[in-house]
Amino acid sequence: MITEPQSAGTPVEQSDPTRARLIEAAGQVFAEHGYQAATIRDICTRAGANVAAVNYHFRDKAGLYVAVLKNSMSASGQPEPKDIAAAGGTPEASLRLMIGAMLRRMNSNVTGRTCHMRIMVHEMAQPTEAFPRVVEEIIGPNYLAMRHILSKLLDKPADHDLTRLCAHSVIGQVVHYAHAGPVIALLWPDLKMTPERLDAVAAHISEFSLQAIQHLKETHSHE
Amino acid sequence: MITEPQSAGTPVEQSDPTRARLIEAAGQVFAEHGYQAATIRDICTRAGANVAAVNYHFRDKAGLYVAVLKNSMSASGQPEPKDIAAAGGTPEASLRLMIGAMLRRMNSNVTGRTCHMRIMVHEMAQPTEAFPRVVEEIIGPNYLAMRHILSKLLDKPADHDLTRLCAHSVIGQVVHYAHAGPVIALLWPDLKMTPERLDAVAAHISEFSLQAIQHLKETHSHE
DNA sequence: GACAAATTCAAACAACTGTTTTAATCTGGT
DNA sequence: ACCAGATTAAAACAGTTGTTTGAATTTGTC
Repeated sequence: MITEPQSAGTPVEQSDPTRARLIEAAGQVFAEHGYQAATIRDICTRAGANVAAVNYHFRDKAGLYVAVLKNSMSASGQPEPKDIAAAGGTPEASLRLMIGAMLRRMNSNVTGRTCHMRIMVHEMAQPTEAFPRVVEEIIGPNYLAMRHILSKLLDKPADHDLTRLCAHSVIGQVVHYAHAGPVIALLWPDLKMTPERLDAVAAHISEFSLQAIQHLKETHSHE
Repeated sequence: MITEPQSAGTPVEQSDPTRARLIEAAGQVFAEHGYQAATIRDICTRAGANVAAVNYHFRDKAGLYVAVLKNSMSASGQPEPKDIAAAGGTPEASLRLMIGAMLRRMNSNVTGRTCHMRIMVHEMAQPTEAFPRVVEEIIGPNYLAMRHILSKLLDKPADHDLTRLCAHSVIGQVVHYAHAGPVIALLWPDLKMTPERLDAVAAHISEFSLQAIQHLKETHSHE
């Protein structure tokens, strides 16, 4: 991040194998062990690079970490959940799409993405200095998109308490399968997260939530 | 745990200040930094003990960790959520009570309890060898109690897929406020987790879930 | 092919980790 | 008061960590 190798005129860091390999390997290791427990020797071994390479390319471990986060934010393999949801349609359909997109994204094993979720789990347990920024830039927009959908469904402002509570109810259900994955695997051994199963879970959460929301709209309609 | 100091006839470890202080301090440090990132020097400093004390009383760091977990399991300040729920009443009332108990328990700042939750968050990010046992002994019983309640509400067996999915929907909502606490604090700064607010959140989750469950019961009644 | 910059490498640095050792101190029973 | 065992204390151990150094090597350019 800090040091910019190659002659200064390079527009993007593309033709740098070790730098890219370092980010790739670091993404895996950070996702697996978290920032603190990850060792740069482990990262460099997987990347086939020397330990001094991280100092040369990223100055230090923290620099490598933010490079991984930046890469994880920009390198979009699939569209963001908020974009999926904003593509028109009824609010009900948008909510279903968004729930499915979030669930797939958090449980997919694509390198640039599942890392993303695993790293967030570690950030939750032990926030680094990059935490507020990640929340603001990655989670914030999706949270806002979710509230806009619920705002239409509930006929309340997006920052109304009921809207926020419902947003957390939906997000809580979705995040739970990624966050408490190890626990669920022990409590419900038969649950294999195949793509079909993922769709079934998404359908359940959608039904569960839409019915609850519809009822809450009626009981809170006169406030 | 392994070594049993004091003359062998001591019934319970009560008159041991340093051992108790060690467990107390370790609970805080483990909850804050997790098992790996916690240092025994930090623990011993807070406990006012020598570093060798952990070796003497618990053999090693892992022994101290399981001692903390055991203490956290046995030392029950408040009744377990599963016991609260099992105390009769309608299934609806039981679910409300259980949601409230879980939410309060996971967000309370009592030493022996909030540690419990914080430690679990760390276990989720980086499971230790004690992880399966903690899941089985602490989470498992409450998960089962929740499924029994939902079984009555849904008129399905406790291990039916729908029952389990609903259990995870409820648990996911509850756990979310404890697990994603740092994120929520940034996304919803106005939310202060006062006891009253906690009750309001519990009421919301209860309403949200009960309505969804009632609807799911109707749509799945002929399976 | 030669030169200068960019990049890689092996080695070492200081700081910190969990653990152990050895001696000193405290404790309760006679 | 004495003594054996329980408990504490200071110091050092071996291992790992992130980081740095300085030389070797590669790379692009004239």
